[in-house]
Amino acid sequence: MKVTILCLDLEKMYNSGQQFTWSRIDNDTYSIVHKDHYLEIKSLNNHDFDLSCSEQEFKSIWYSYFDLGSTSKYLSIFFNTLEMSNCYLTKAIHYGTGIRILRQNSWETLITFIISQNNNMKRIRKSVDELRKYWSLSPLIDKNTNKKFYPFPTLFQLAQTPIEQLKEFGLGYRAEYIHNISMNLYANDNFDSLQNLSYEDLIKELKTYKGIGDKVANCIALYGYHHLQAAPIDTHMKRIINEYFNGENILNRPEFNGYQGILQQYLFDYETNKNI
DNA sequence: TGCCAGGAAGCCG
DNA sequence: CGGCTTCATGGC
Repeated sequence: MKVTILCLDLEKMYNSGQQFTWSRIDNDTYSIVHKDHYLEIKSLNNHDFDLSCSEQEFKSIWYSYFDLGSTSKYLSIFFNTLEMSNCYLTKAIHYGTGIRILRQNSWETLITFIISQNNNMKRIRKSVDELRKYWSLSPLIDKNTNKKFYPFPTLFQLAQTPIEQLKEFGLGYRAEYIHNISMNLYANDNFDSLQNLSYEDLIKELKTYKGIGDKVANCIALYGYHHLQAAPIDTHMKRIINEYFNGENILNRPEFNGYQGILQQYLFDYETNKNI
């Protein structure tokens, strides 16, 4: 089906570092696995897209996944910067418009961002891909495209994956973190309760687990639970803060209150891609 | 080859 | 608290 969407740039989304599960089919087309759904989405021009799903599946699954109900929010951030004087920030927002904060599966987000620590995008994708395939001996078949795809392993499945097995996916020392967190969440049956926590309580709770620090906790809060006030500070953001804002974390300014995570995403994208 | 990658834990002062 | 070291591993 064809659909018109404002503020959605697939290539930027692919490189945004908020997900490690999209695959590039060609320059304009990407495949996405979300829960037990598969989608191929092609960019036709600036705001028209061709999706492999039915209209009903678009409305029930993908509309929410791409955060399409928040288009006015992304537009208002763009227009509000027209009067801003900070050159670097203005450029970053104009450059980054087209990136949205996906509403991803929170369990998958939790695990993939533990994997992401002190790691690079290419290797993260590879590890996550191998993890998916290990637990999908019989992959699902998408009825629209006939393509095979591999859903992310469940909490139950990861809780019974030995550390030595996890290490074969290139997880290194992170294997122990993932094993212990999965076992703990499964044994205590307290994963589902995380979605009811406030942003502050969620960060506090996540950081009680060995292997989740402040940065990863904020990534999970932002990408897995859509707390838009979460603003992960990674190595790139530290460099931005030091080089362009004299050490001030500009996201803490009151005028950005409530959507620091979106700005952080724009800044990350601008800093890591502006020279390409 | 040494350094970096969307960091975090452990230790030390 | 603030700074330093170690932790696997692949890409460049």
